[in-house]
Amino acid sequence: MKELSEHIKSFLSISEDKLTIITEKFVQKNFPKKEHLLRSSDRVREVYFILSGCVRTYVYDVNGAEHNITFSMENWWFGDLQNFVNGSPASHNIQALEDTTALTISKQNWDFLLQEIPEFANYTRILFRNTMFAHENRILQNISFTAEERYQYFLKQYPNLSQRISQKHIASYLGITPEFLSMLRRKK
Amino acid sequence: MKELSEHIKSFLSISEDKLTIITEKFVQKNFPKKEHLLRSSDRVREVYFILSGCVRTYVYDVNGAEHNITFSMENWWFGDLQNFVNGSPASHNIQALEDTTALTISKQNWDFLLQEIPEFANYTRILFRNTMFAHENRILQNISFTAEERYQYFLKQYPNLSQRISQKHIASYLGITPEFLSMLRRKK
DNA sequence: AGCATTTCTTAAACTACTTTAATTTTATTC
DNA sequence: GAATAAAATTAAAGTAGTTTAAGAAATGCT
Repeated sequence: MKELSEHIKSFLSISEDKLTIITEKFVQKNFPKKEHLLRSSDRVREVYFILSGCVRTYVYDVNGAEHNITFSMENWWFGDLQNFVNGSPASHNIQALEDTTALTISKQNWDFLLQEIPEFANYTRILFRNTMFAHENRILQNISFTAEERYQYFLKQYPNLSQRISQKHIASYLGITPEFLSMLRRKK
Repeated sequence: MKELSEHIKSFLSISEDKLTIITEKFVQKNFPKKEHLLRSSDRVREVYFILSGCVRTYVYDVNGAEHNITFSMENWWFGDLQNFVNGSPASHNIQALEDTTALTISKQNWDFLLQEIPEFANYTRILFRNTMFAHENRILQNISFTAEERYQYFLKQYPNLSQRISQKHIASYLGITPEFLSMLRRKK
């Protein structure tokens, strides 16, 4: 649980007592590689703070093809946060790309912490803000960057991840074909 | 103010008294065509509910080129909502594309309504959720649609707007050159 | 109303990216 | 550890989108 405490403290100051109350509400779970943690239209029962491993979040386009929206790795939050909070059905799919260990929290405990610990409410607001910021940044990149520039940015944003996951998943994230990504990599 | 009341009521049920308290906190303002309502790094003093006209929200890329992120028209909210709420400096630029009339609300009054009127807090949560949903949808479109498909979707999402604003702004929103948009339109 | 400026269109040449398909390399499974 | 499946590479041909440039149309300005 230390990782989660550290993550919270990196954004705001909070007493150790309150951190204990928060971390007690989380349960550690393991997901083997390839397992689906969530499929779209499922009820969103929990969200995750990842301790080890990595996952991809993807959606289907109108033709039924998968597109990766985000990857998540150590010390990142992931999950269909919006639909979790709203109690609406999932719009995302989430799949482990490695054997993954994560802390999970139920809606009930989440709501309890929101009410009881103002710092937790603040923290979640920061999480949402960061997500929103990342989304806007990505929209800008998609309309203003070439595939190569997006790939370079990916390498920065997700250090080492390119060695851990398959290139077809990176290509899907970038919105290009695996063949073209392969070509971009050769050029360097 | 009727438009704003109707907009709120379209998402949740609320008493007329509370609606009156809410709408009293808004001030109507006019912005002539071409005027900037916000520039990045400005302090975000207000957000807007638009009664007539339209505006564009744009950002600069690393090369200093402008890219339109959203358009807003009658009965839409706009403004740099995230940075307004957080008190952080603007990351967006906003410019009127037509003579525009909008209701504006200050941070002070916004915070007052959030505290006093639970329905308003709920309403703003819905606004954020919709924005987030729209962003994710746009990311998916950018990585999975062709320019022509994005243009068709734009026409649906912003009915009649294509007759009101210049094509170069639409091209910028779609992430293509005005010349290519012109070609797409001819084809039909 | 008339001149200047901006926007739109067209077309030709170019570049970024896709498709298809065959081959090699890497991972998975029994 | 061999067999099978999945992923990555390469290359050729095709398509989507850009660039440049020049003329036409629309808009803004006094």
